Amino acid sequence: MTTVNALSEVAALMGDPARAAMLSLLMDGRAHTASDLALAAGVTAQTASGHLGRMAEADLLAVRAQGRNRFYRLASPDVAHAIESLMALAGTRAQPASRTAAWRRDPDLRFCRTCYDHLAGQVGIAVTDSLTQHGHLEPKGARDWKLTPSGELFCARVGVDLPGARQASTRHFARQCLDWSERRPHISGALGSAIADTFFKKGWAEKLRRGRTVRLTDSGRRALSRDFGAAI
Amino acid sequence: MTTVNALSEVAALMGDPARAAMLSLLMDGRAHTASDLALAAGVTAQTASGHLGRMAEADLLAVRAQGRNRFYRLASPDVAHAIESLMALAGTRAQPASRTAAWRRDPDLRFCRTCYDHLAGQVGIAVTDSLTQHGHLEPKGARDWKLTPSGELFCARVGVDLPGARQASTRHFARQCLDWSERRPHISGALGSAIADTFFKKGWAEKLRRGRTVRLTDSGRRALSRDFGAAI
DNA sequence: TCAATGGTTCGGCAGATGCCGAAGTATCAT
DNA sequence: ATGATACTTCGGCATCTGCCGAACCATTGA
Repeated sequence: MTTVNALSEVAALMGDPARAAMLSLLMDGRAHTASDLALAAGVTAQTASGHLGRMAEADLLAVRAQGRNRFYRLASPDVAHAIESLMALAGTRAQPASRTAAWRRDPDLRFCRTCYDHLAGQVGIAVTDSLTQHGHLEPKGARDWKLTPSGELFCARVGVDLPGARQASTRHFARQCLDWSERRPHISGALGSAIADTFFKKGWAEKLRRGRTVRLTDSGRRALSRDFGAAI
Repeated sequence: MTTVNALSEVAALMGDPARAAMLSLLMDGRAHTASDLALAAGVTAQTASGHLGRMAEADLLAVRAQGRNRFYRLASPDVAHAIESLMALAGTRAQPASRTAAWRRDPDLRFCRTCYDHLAGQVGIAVTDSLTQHGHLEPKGARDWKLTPSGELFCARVGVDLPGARQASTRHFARQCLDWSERRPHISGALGSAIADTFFKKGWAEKLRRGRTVRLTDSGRRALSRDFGAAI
């Protein structure tokens, strides 16, 4: 009973078009102002405020007041994961081509994007596949990976901040996240986030100003080939 | 824009309390009848029918008509995954106690009964499992089996009237029939009927005067163990 | 053949909810 | 102070949609 209510309440929150539009925007992992989200959802500020308040109340969103702005972001990686898996479902559905979302066919977005705070798309999958194929990651349970000793060495060599990742003891360390465009799991969790940070810090990848699309730089391509043994 | 619609449409389907209750029940991975799901959701059959139709239309559920029942199940592991990740957001608790019809709990009926003209229940499943595990039956298409050469020999040895079964050219020969109580396919079609006939003719099983319940005799138990290698 | 059962469709009703205009609060700029 | 900006609360309206009664179809069992 309670579990059912919990399921329907959370799903119903995501099930409104305006709120879904806001959540989609927030999937870039950044914090956005209420105005921004109202614009994205195509509703007035009052309406957006109501939606945002409800989602924050339900712990789907976290709020931070800054001056006269209020910044909203996804409350946790779990929220992002749930949204991603719903999107994967939606992608499965056979739809008339004319109604298919333009951005779902966007090749850049399919190639590389942020999924909350880690990498997704072909690049995210390439990184994940490299780690598993070289024995750095091993399946653990139904939805996690385990970092092997060789994986620890690899992270140290490439410059992934493992100690920092381990500090976030509250979140999953090496979580599987279903990629909606590739339809296979990529690495998320603290380790996925640390890997993404490495990509951005070393200039291997850059977030575009708008949207979730990430551009892989030339040095990023070289790093993928040299360090990960991945051909992209 | 359509992407948002896709997300919100899927989420909205899961966001109704009645539909969420149905999905929760279906999370056991088994197929359930529309009546079962209506009961679980606490709504009437008409209302449930509407919900189930919508979820099937959206490819969240798969349907299989079986006699006058319609069995619904989750369309794919991805659906289960999405539901699970939504449940994770609000914390998981115990499942609601399912109220099932009295006859469904009748242990004798669950043990052995006729399903039209063939055997169902634990005995029907035991027979079917024996045939498949010994290589006598092989899957053929989505809803049929194929009798292998070793299966032909086995039938001859046990005394199943194969020529008679083959004469009924109008009906399926070795059909899969979803077992109501075991929720797994058992053998039906002309071959299933011929096998059941053998059970009754040899005194391995007896139909009770009323209802569909079938009693397995002592010699039937021995035959199951000796000829089928099944422990009941 | 006829009744019982499982399931669906249709139509109308009632409650839920999303929407915006108007008004109110807090912060910033001048 | 005064005005502008960002955001929220309130109230009423329109729509949506879930619900059930009634009727209908298909299969089954006798």
